[in-house]
Amino acid sequence: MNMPDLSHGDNAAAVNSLRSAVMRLSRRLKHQRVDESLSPTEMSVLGTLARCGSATPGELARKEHVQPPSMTRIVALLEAKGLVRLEPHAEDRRQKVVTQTERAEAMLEESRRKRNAWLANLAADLDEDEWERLRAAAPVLEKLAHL
Amino acid sequence: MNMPDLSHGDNAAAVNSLRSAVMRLSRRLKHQRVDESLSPTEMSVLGTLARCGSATPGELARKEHVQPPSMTRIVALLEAKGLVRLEPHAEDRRQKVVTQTERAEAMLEESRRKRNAWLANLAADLDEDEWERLRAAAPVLEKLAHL
DNA sequence: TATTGTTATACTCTATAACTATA
DNA sequence: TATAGTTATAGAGTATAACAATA
Repeated sequence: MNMPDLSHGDNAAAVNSLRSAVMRLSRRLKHQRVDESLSPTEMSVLGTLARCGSATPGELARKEHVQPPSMTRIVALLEAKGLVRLEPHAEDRRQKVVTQTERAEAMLEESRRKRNAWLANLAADLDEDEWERLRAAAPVLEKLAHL
Repeated sequence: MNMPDLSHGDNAAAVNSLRSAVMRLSRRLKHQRVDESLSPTEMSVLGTLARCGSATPGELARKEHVQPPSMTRIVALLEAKGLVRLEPHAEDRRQKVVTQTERAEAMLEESRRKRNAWLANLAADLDEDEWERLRAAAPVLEKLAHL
């Protein structure tokens, strides 16, 4: 049986902290936008496209853990802002291919700067040991978020 | 290129991972509720009350990073569900004091069990080293969320 | 006058259900 | 029949603005 041992260590306590922190941080991160008209999920989609190159709306919906109609809307908004292009799929005429534009790349860069500035502000109260823990955990959190 | 002073090169990368992971996880955590009628922020308020004993609506709004009218609504919903009590403030008649009920404590316990079960499921793919990183980072994330 | 909390209202994001078009 | 995407609609959660009561 590969049941993870949650009674082992303080995994339960860690889970509690994690959940609480994730919910609070997500609420605050919503306010840290480069462009006020760009929602967190829209940003996240751009990030995914930057990593993956291009994807269909369905793939994006699955990756972002959002329902297909929500992704339809998000992609439409991004297209209206000139941040993605929609092209017909080569083999399947039901599908579409979403690609990010050059403008999206510039906006991601600006976004990184703004988020870093925001966190740098918070980080004034974090010591080097605490940063070390964050750096170590970041890939695990990402893995968790994508599982 | 004047980046904000993050002191270490990969802090920026950690911030990116963190933001992305936090947004995705928060979306998924919304679906992991003990009681479908209890929102993430309501749960968070109960958690805060469990730690702090009692607080005024204004204090809760500040702690949860929510605007006062939102907290008014949340507290009203919690009271309607018998999870908190509202009492007049001893010294200031403008304020109120919010306290959790015994029923709230029982529900928090059940919630812990359910969340642990959900994460235990994900954790099948996390090894002990990864759990270690999460445990180490959990308090830092909480600190960050409250700064 | 300033502050605490509330009421009224509107907005954003997401979901579900039903539809269209391809496969 | 099944799948990809869309349209129409509803709901949850939060915000802003204006107001009431108290300090």
